[in-house]
Amino acid sequence: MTTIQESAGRGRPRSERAEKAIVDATLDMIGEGVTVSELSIEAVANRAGVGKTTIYRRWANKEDLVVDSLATLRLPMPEPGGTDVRADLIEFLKVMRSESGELRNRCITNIALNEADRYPDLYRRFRELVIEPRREAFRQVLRRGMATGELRPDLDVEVAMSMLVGAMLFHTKMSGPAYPVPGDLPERLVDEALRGFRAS
Amino acid sequence: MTTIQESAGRGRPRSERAEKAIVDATLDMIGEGVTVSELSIEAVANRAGVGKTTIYRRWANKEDLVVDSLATLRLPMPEPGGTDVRADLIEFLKVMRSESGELRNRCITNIALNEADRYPDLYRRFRELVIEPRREAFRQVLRRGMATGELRPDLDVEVAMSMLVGAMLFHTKMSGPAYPVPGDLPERLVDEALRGFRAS
DNA sequence: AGTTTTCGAAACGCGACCGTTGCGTATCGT
DNA sequence: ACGATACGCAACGGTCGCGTTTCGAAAACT
Repeated sequence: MTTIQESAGRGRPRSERAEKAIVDATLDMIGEGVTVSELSIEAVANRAGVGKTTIYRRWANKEDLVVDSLATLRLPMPEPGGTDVRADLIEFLKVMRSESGELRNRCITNIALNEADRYPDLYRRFRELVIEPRREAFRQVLRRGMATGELRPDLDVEVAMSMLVGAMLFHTKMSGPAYPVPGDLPERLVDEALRGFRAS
Repeated sequence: MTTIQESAGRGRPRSERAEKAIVDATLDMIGEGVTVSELSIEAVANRAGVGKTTIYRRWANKEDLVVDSLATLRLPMPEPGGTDVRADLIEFLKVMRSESGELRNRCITNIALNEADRYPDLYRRFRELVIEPRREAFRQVLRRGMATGELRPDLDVEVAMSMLVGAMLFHTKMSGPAYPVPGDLPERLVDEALRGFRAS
């Protein structure tokens, strides 16, 4: 937690409503595609209906605010059922697809894809907190499939993962009102990929 | 061309050196990861060793400058040999990989991935000029493979393309000093994908 | 009741960049 | 030579966001 040390509970306590409004405003704007460098404390304060003082009392700078806000995100972590590989992979990609639609969940890709260069510290924390756990879960699905014999024993796990995840990100990133993501894309991707992944 | 109408050749002609320096500075900064919204005319002028006047005399605003600068990019357009699908696909992905390394060529992905939301007009032109021709060339490689019988006749071209291109972008975007792109990634990707793509 | 802390609001001085203008110089056509 | 235009440079007034300070009111504690 990078929040500034709060003082002893002498006087008026800090408003939880204000804090939530600040974090919500921050996440909403990031989800809408506002870059961290474009994100201004003033805009957050206005959007949250809060004085700038109330923000600076809690966070030392913009990056700390963003880090803490992102940490409060409870993002949908796919829980693969484990019955068969195809279902697990499709479930995983479907969660990714839903993330492209909902405002809050767009924070993931927006941060992961846009801020790596400029805010390496933020990116590193986000990578450890959000990205790596998901990549590891994805790898586990593939490895379990290899263990059960569903997938080839010599499958290149990293390559296979990047093919599926990359294709999904490719579509969601390019998507928009003009280029929507097909609803059946996860199935089509997984079925096409599994033709080569499956054990013969 | 969005350049401001130049006057008749009465007085001193405009300096080609200055113009090239401006465009070079613009492209360099975009390649380095500077967002269009972050790109300031002042910074371009300083970097190019040029007065702001010299820029404003040629372009009405920042977006026009960026559009014209990008239009001068003569980017490597893969020319698939057409002998076999595997070689063509690998060639294509290798060009993409080289684009991740060289400064100038990073403009492609930086514009394509980061500016779609905020500069739809710029993105549309860039898409028509750069992205779509490459996608079409990629589709042609796959379609030719289907015609010659190398690939399955029922291959889902769009899905196949997004798997390969998406995986490549996924790696190049995530790449950096800490996470370099493996040199043999194109081969590994294509070989893994072709297992499912090939006709039996 | 009195103390302490937080609240939202407003204003501060600072710096970055905007797009424009004027300056003195340089380089073209006539 | 001379007029026209472009050059780099510096300054303009204006906007925005920074991080800080001050203010009166509100909300907890002793």
